[in-house]
Amino acid sequence: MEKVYVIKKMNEFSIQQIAGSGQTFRWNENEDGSFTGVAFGKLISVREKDDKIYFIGIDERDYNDLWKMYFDMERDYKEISAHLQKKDQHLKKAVEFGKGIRILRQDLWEMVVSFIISGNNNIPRIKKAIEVISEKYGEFIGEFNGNKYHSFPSPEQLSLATIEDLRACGVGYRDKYIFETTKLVLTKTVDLEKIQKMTMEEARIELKKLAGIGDKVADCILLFACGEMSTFPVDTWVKKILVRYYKIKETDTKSINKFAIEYFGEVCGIAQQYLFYYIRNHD
DNA sequence: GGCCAGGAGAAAA
DNA sequence: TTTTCTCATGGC
Repeated sequence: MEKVYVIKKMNEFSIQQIAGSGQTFRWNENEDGSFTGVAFGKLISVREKDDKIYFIGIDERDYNDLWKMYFDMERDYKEISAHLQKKDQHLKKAVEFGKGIRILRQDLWEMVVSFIISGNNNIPRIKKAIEVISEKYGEFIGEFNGNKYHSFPSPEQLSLATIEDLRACGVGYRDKYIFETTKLVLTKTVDLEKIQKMTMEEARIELKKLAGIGDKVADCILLFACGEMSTFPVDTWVKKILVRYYKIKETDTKSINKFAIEYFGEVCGIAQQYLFYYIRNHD
C-alpha cells in the first residue's frame, strides 16, 4: 500500500508549471498528468485532481520533514504575486500565466552541477545529461509507472567519473568544469555546508571559486538551492523579455541584472521565474 | 549551414 | 579594465 499525503488544492501551486519552469531538471510527466520527481535522494509523485493535491509515496512526516521545505510551502505566494502584479502590465500577464510557480529549495550540490551544465545549453539536453549522470553514478531509489529513478550522485560518487566518463554523459565541453568542481567540493576547498550559512555576498564569492560558475550560474544556485529570492539570474530568455518590454538601454547582462534588482525589489527572483516561464511559452 | 540554447574562461584589445 | 572568441552538441 503506497503512502499518500493529501492537501487542499491552491492556485499558487501547479506541479506542471513548477516542473516546466526551468529551475529543476528532475521531474517527468506521467500519462495521467501526474508528475514524478527525485530530490534529496527520494522519490515522489504529485497528482492534482479535483480540489486536492496528492503527494504519492510520502506520508505526513515525510512532508513535514522535507517536502514542505522543498516546495517552499510556508511562503505566501498569493501575497507576493499580488504585490508583483501591481508593478506593470507585463509582469501582471506573466504572473497570471504562471501563478502556480513556486521556487523550489533544492539540493545545493545538485544545483551546482546542474547549472554548470546549463551554460550555453538548452533545457532538454541539460535534463538528459543529468538523467544519465544519475543513472550511472547515483543510486537506484525506486520505480514508478514502469520508470526507474536514480538519486543524483554525491560528490564522492561523482568523483569516480573521469573527464572522459563525464563527456560520455553528454555534458560536452563542460566535462572539465564538473571534474574540477567535484574535486574542489570533495576536498572541501569550497565547503558547501558552510556556504549554506553564509550571507548571499559571501556565498556568491565561494561559489564562483568553482569551475564553470560565473555570476549567472551563481545566481541560479543561490535562488534555487539557498532560497535567496533577491537574486535575478539573467539568461538569454530573460534578457530578451527585459529588452523588449522594459526598454532597457544597456543590453549587457550586468546592467540588466542591476536594473531588475532595483525595479522588482526583494522578491525579484520570483519575478524572474514568472517572466522566464512566460517568455518561454509565448514566442 | 548558420543560429540558438538558463555562459564561462581565456585571449586580445 | 572591457570586449571578443571558443567551447560540445542537437534541433531547427
